[in-house]
Amino acid sequence: MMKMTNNLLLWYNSNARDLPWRQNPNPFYIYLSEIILQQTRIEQGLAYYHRFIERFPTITDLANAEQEEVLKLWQGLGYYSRARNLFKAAQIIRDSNRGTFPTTYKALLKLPGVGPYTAAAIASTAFGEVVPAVDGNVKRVVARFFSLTDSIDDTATIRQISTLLDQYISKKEPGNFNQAMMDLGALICKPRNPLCSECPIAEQCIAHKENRTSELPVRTKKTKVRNRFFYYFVLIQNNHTVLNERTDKDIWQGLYEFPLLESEMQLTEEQVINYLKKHYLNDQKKVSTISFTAPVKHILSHQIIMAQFIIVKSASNFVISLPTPLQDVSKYPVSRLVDRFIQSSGLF
DNA sequence: AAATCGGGGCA
DNA sequence: TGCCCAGATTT
Repeated sequence: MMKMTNNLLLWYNSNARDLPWRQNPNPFYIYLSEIILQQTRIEQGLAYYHRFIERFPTITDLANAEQEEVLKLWQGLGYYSRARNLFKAAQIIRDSNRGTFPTTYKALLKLPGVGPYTAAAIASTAFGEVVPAVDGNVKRVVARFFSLTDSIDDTATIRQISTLLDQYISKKEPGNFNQAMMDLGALICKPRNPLCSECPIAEQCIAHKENRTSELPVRTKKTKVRNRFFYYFVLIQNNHTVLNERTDKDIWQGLYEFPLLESEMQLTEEQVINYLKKHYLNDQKKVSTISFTAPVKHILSHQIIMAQFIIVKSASNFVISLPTPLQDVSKYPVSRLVDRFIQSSGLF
């Protein structure tokens, strides 16, 4: 066994994080945790993991649910295509192979929402297949260990990392090796201020020897931010309000929200009210109150949404149509932005 | 290869 | 603010 491999596994033996899905090798638990943790910190995903396994003890339970319930459980976690693909994959597994989980990297890769990293993580951890799992932590550790100066966002570099790891991964404990690499990246080989003095493989780490850990890894992705202005109409009439499902290929697909006026520029209250009257009010004289909340800034990684909620109340029939009158907004999956308004407004 | 998809934590 | 997090899919 390579010295690096040995040192890493020894370190993992006494420093592994205590994570719930590490306590038993149920493939569904491991799979679920991997999907939840895509681009998500463990501290943030943990509560969702517990919520899901309590409601869906088996993958068949998940497959037999409604997508809406799955999205509701996912609410607030982001990247909602993960939830839709999770649900799809559960149904595929239920309907093929008599509900048994795929056991190989190649077969896992065919599931929607399962890419190279997730397939490798499940195959190695749950089924002992010798295949390296390369996530953000591992890319950072390897880039420093071998002092790779090509961008880790480049697909060629990711292939190179995977090929390098083929020579170091433990043939006997591939799952533990992959888990150890990720724990090392999370606990020791952190993006900023890595704890090299506590690192079990620092002795052979080129970046450490050359004192260049702060320069590595090299990244190239640049995120350009788009500004959007959302004007939500909270139409309240006879204790009903209106929610619409977002179905476009856009943010928050499959989630519900209030009727929306979207603009690339900021609009005046007058413009917004004109739109409101034209589309939703048939007799403006019967409207009792129209109030604007203060603008809410919702910052996302690739766009900034300035949102304003326009609360419209009336006892009479002022709304042209209530396509889907809903009383219990708490039953429907909504974005974090809308949820914050619902929680703080005290209207529902 | 580049764009898109959420949300939170941290320096 | 910018960067990163147990990435995958579409363009």
